[in-house]
Amino acid sequence: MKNRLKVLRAEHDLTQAQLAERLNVSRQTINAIEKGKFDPSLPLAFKAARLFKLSIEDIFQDEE
Amino acid sequence: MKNRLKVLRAEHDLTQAQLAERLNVSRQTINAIEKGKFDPSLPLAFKAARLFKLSIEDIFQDEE
DNA sequence: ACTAAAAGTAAAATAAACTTGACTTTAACT
DNA sequence: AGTTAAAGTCAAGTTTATTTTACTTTTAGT
Repeated sequence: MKNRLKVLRAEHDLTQAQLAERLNVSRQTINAIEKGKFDPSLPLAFKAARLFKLSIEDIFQDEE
Repeated sequence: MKNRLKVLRAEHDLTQAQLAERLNVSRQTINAIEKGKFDPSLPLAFKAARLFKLSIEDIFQDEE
């Protein structure tokens, strides 16, 4: 699962810590997701989509 | 998190077991998701979206 | 070069998703 | 009424997401 979080953060001028705070998760969770260590839960993906006003598919891309 | 799996199954004439098989999860997982016991993982949500040719948002709805 | 903020990483613990196996209930059919 | 497929449920176990704490590395500024 790839994602555009890093770019979206840059566009919105947010640090990992700030994004984490907005999404109510830990900074390490954001880092791990950006680094591809694991996938976010569906609720977290929805929160990110809502925050950036994008669809989940715009942010996260399946790689099958 | 609500979802339209039951209706989509009906539209496609699939049992929980058949849907489970198509998505490579157990029948109990489909049942639990339909019953709202837990949310699917993001990868599973993507698989369902691909199968039904819908967006994740079309199948699963956040309730915040 | 020094500093500070940000990012990266890792281990241990908890929570949530998912499996397996087994059993009960519901719906439909004959 | 008896049978069967599908749906519902539950407990115990495994895997994956997430937290917390803590430390290291990178980046940018002075």
